Amino acid sequence: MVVGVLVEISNQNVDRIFEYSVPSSLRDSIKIGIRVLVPFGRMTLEGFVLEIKDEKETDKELREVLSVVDQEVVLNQELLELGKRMKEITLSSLISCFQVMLPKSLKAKNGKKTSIKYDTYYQLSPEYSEFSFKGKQLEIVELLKKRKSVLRKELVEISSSSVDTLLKKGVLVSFVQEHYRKSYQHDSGCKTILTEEQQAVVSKVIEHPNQNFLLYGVTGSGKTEVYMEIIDYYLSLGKTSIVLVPEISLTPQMVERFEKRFGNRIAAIHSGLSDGEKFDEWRRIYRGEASIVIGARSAIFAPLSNIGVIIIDEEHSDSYKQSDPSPRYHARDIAFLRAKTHQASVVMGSATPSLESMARAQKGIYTYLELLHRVNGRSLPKVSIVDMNEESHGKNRMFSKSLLDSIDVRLKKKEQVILLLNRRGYSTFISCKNCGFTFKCPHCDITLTYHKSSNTLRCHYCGFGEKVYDSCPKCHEKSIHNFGIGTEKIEEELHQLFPSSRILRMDFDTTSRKGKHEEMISSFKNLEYDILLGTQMVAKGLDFPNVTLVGVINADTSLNIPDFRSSENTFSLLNQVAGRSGRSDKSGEVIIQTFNPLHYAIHLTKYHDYFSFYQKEMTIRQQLKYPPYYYLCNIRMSGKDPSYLREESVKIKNSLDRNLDSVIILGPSSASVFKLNNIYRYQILLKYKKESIIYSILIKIMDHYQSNSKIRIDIDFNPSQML
DNA sequence: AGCACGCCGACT
DNA sequence: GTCGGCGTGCTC
Repeated sequence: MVVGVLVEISNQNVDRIFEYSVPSSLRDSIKIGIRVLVPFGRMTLEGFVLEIKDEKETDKELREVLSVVDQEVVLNQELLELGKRMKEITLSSLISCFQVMLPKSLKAKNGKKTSIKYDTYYQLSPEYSEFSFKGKQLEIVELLKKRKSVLRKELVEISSSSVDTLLKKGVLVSFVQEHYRKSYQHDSGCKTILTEEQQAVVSKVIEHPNQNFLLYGVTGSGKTEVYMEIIDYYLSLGKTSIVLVPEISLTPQMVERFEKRFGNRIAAIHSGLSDGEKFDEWRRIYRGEASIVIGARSAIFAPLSNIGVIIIDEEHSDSYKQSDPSPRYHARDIAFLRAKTHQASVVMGSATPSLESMARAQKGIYTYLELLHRVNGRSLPKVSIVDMNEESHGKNRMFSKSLLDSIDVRLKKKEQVILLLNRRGYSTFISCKNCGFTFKCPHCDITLTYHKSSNTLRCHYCGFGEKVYDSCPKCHEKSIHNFGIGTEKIEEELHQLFPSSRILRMDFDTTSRKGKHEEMISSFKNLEYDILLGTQMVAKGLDFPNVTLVGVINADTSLNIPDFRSSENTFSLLNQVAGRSGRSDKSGEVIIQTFNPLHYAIHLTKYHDYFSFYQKEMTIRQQLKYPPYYYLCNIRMSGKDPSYLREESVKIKNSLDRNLDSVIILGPSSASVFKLNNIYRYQILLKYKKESIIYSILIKIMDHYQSNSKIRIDIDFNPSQML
């Protein structure tokens, strides 16, 4: 017996199958997808068994498999196939594709293995009737008669010495059972009655199995209820479900809603769990003890069988794209692959669908569904836009009079206020403090990034660069600034302006400790604070019935991120945060402060007008050849020697030029952070219409540099950002 | 990833 | 003459 093993080293050079012979003692436990320990060079490594065969193919002498790591297969046939497909579409190593599917504690890295926890239980032995008991012993025996088996811990609490005596006598027999670190309540069958609109969406989905749906639903339209109803339907068919949620909105409240309805049939995987808890959840799923998996991006790999539906909530969220460590995959793409093998449906929901998805819905690739009304007939909040060019000249640079007045009114009414500080990308660009002017690339319409070392502004899409002016080309004031205000500063100011109000600041600094985020949300919900001031994290999915005013302090910062999606992201963020206002019977209000009141991403927020935004943005994308009209692929070259890197980058570009017609090739340009930990980075951006044509040349380039330690090539298809 | 092999500079 | 620099190559 010979096995083909993929070892757990993420390196292109060993990302292939090595053959080992299997000693007869291990033959019965070897299966495809199981992990084994093998000798590799002078090392001993873990690896996955990918092949089992009778004869070796190599002419070398085989070494023997040392042992089997798990009792059970960790990657089933479906996930093994999926990994191979992922390698093809992301051009990353096969081993990294498998590793990303498994919980951390099942990876060879870090050595530590999270162990399975056991509980000891006791039962009465058949001989117990031969004895007579009194006192504590009787109490224990009576309890066991009633409940058959009882946790050791519970009996010891009655009397540990009596337990010992009973054990010695042979009255008690013990057994162990696996203990899951996390437990769920039994479902209370908690259901709400759907509106007609919601019901129509549910019906459409369940009447058309094995399809992909895009659900456009305004904020507060009850998408979660729709998801749960669909899941319930598939549950009744004996099928399982995956619910993907951005990590930031995977709050305990969200999990609780599912738990209330589905009880311990759910498994929730989120960053709040310890490695041990994640490991336990994974095993519950694997064993079929959980039928509904809720989690962030990587939950798409949940080892469920018989999947009926995959839900992707907040479909537009860039957190579904893994961009940093390879494999650079999009959970949506994986969802389609899994749905295909399971003949399942995919339901993608959003109040601001990504342009890619909406375009596909319009083409009929996805079935389009909509929820245009808030549940219980609430209307969307009234949005007003404040032009900070006019309002910011007074003493207060941060707050307009209208916003301050409104806060005052709400506080007097004992209603709550959310203030959003849009901090995304605030330090990478330069703007005029006087008029809000920002520098853009004449070729790419991308905000230029400030490079401190050379005191230049650069476009990291095409490499365009220019010197920094000290006066503003628009208003000619000498007020060009590195933009940025912190939440602390605003909190200070608010304290002075509203001394009696209770302010809760929520940002990366105050929520970094575990459980803090959750604690803050519930204390705000319990009316312990009047104003919630925070970054992005206050915008997503939260439901505070007493909030009637949402203020956006600086809508512009995300507009200036050097990314072609900056308008889309801004519109989406503003729309999301606006949706936090007026969710109960009190009507809500939203005030957006901006230097760009006429920018479509901002002024269309006023009318909650996704479709006009979509149309306008599509026109721009078409003109500038961005997605969804073109695909993008970013090739990053990195290494220690900048001049060598530059030379090779140009060679790569030339070879691409020679081999690719009808592909737009931009660069090489220096990455926005050119030097990082003494590693220099260049990038080449490809824009193309047909997916298939670029793979073969990219594979050739990667192979060519595979064993070159001076240069490293990373490829990112459909990059979510290129910073 | 590790580790050996191998081919050129300053030293017991 | 030798020790050791890290570029190159290999691991079933």
